[in-house]
Amino acid sequence: MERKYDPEVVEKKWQEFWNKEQIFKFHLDTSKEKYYVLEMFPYPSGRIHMGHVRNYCIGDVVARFKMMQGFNVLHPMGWDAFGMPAENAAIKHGSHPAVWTKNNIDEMRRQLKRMGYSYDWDREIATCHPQYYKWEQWLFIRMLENGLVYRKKSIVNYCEPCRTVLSNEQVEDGACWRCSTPVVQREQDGWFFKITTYAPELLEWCEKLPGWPEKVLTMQRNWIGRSKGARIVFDLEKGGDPIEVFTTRPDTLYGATFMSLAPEHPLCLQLSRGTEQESAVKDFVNRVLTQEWQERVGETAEKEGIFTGAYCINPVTGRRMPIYVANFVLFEYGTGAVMAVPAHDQRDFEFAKKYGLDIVIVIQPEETELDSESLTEAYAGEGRLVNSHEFDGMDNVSAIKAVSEKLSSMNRGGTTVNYRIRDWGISRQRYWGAPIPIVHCPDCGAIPVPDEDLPVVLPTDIEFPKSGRSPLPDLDWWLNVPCPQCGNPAHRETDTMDTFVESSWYFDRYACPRYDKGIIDPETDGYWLPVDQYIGGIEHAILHLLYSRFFTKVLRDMKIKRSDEPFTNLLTQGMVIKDGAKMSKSKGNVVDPEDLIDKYGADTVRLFCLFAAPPERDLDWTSEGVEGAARFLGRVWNLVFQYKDLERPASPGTDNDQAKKVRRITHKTIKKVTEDIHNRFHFNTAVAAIMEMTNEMARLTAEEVEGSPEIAAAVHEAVRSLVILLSPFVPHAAEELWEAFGEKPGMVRVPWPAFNPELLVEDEVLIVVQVNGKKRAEIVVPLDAPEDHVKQAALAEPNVQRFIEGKTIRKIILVPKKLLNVVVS
RNA sequence: GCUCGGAUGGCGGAAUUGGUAGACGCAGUGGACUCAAAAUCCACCGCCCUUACGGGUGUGCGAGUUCGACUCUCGCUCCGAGCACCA
Repeated sequence: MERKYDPEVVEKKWQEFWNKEQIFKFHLDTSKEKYYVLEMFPYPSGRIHMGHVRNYCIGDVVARFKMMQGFNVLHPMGWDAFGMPAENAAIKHGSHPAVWTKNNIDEMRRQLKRMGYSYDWDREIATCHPQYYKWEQWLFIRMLENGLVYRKKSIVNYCEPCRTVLSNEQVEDGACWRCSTPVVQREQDGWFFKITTYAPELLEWCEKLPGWPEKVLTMQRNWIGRSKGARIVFDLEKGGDPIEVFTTRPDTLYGATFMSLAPEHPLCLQLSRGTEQESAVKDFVNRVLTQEWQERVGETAEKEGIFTGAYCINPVTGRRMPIYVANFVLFEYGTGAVMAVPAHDQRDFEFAKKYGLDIVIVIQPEETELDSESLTEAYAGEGRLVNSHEFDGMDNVSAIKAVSEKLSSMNRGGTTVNYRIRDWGISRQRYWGAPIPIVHCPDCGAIPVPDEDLPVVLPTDIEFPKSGRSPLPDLDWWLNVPCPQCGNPAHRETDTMDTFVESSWYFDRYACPRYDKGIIDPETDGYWLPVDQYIGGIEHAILHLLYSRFFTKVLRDMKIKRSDEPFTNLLTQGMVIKDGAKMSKSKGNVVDPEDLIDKYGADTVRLFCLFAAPPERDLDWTSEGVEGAARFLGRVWNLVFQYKDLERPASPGTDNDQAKKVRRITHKTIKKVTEDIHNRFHFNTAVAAIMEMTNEMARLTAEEVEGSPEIAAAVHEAVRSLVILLSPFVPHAAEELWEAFGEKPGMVRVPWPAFNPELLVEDEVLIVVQVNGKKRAEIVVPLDAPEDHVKQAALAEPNVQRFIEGKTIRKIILVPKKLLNVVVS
């Protein structure tokens, strides 16, 4: 009797089996080749969404496929558990972030288990556990000792009502993401990771990551932003520390007529002090600094500035250059000071025009002659130097080097490289994060908490202020501690770390989740790391992926890790789209994965996610498409139950034509599916091939199959293969069908089938016949038919005759086993 | 503005090395089964002409290379993403 496919029963049964048999547990075994497949761990927001489902379906196929290929597979899951939403929920609902987070984790773990993913749940980690962040604190202190952590005052985005610093990502259109109040710039002390130390190496290694999408590498290269240029020192007219600038155009130095400083630059106020410009400069700086960022840098923002009252000296011309404050100069890039060359930089040109500053042309293009009086815009192109003393007549590209060398010999600068990337500010005035393990002592300064006192546990017995402000600074018992160095009263650092810190090394911890002798067990690290395949959304192309690369290099240099890079191969999956837009609550086009599991079962959801589009592209969600996936599973189910009891002879023969055909389809499909998964993760075409094979099998009649032992044997092989090939995609249904064959369950232990190349060879081939490149006929010829025979057969075709009649055959092109083109005129 | 992607039927997509464009699925149309419906099964399904055989045309646009171009080259258009006063 044929059994009905009931996903609910089947899926529960096999999830319990996998759990009981510990089927997804893999241990360090140097005799086996390892494969570490990882999907980006989720933030426990409450419920899984389709983006998670898609991400984890992709990873699960890879993991199961590798398991079946005999690899020792590490496939873990955990929780990026610190962060703002927990605090928001606490404020809104009066819950505790820890409770809220734990409940969400429990709920989402339950949901992920219902999807049947092949995770080793014993390796689960949550970054909010003290056992996890203890090692992060430990690493922070090591980095501090190695000069990779420092404390500085810097200008940050600040939200007044929320009383907290916001990261760039948390600023939306210049306003706080939580209360929509415009963000202000504010000077604040904070801790920084010196990622800039690694900028050159992070950039170099972009060339050594062939397994990463070019798009992501490009974004990282741009973010790191290496520029070659020169450092130039300008002495102040009245003495004191000189001003240094970075420029990519030292060739234009002879045309530098004034100096521009960022309003944040301390020199602005310093230089104007005591001059008649003092109060005007102060007003200007205050105005710009309190401006909203949008207002200052936005499209409509006008270039403006003010004279400081001071001058510096152009080192090569001796020209007295007025020093201006200019709102368009970025304090964070280069040195925060720019030598202004109005003739050859558009911004400087506009500024000079506005304030009546000198414009000196020093580069003349080949075609036209520029004239400073009639110049309407800056000329930034190439040309020959003029007004540049000994460099006159030199082409400007050579002059870049020549002028740099002159500066170097004058001890006034020289060739240098500048990076756009900035050090990573990790201090957050938030509660729900890993405490920074520092005690501030009035006498000793910032002193690290001794290793034996780690972890600095985040207190959970707190009142959450309605304002959204962190409760930590109000927590006297926690705040006030003796200085670890002198023992005098001191107080703890109340800032917590950016949550990106936790996600920068979690993949290392999966290899040794309960290790308590150090941050990373060298033995498991040496075996499992680096991650062979990392899978996640493109939205992490810069931050998370760059930070993780940085951490890996830091840990390597501390001899804690061996790898240079964390992720050998990276797959960035597209978004899940519905009705032309990304699924989101505000758009009201959200599909809840769990509703789908209830209705169709996890296997159908998995199948659709994998079939509808290749992983890197956006996936268009349609309910009709899901129905189609469900229908297909039903067809496979019926097919297997129809043929599962066929006799299975020792080896299926190939004497019978029909049997041979079945075997050919089987082995062609094995080849296609194997290659599609292995070479390019194109699960959509792999599934399509399985569908084609299913359609072919369904075409056979029962009489046909049962009437010949040879065909029966071939069909038996075919349906068994079908189940094996499907198992990474729809593991529950596959296990059930596998069991129906009387086989031992636990399909990830079933070896992935190999195809027999001999069986792929066709007896006859279809040749397309073209006349002048247009298809006119098809002929079927024996595989080994001689060339002449094929040509004759092609020319004999009536429709071919029709088109060559009365014309001269110029050429006949034969592509073996494919195509024949008759060229006539 | 710069950088990187992308554009193929009514829709999602396929064509892996230049060799039958549209695999597979969805939607649609017709049929079988049924009292009927659902489900299932079978057939058709780019556009235009043709009852059919077949022909013309067709992969964003315009050129080019080639016996042959979705694929390669040059020049555009549009869409998406990232960065954006980076000196």
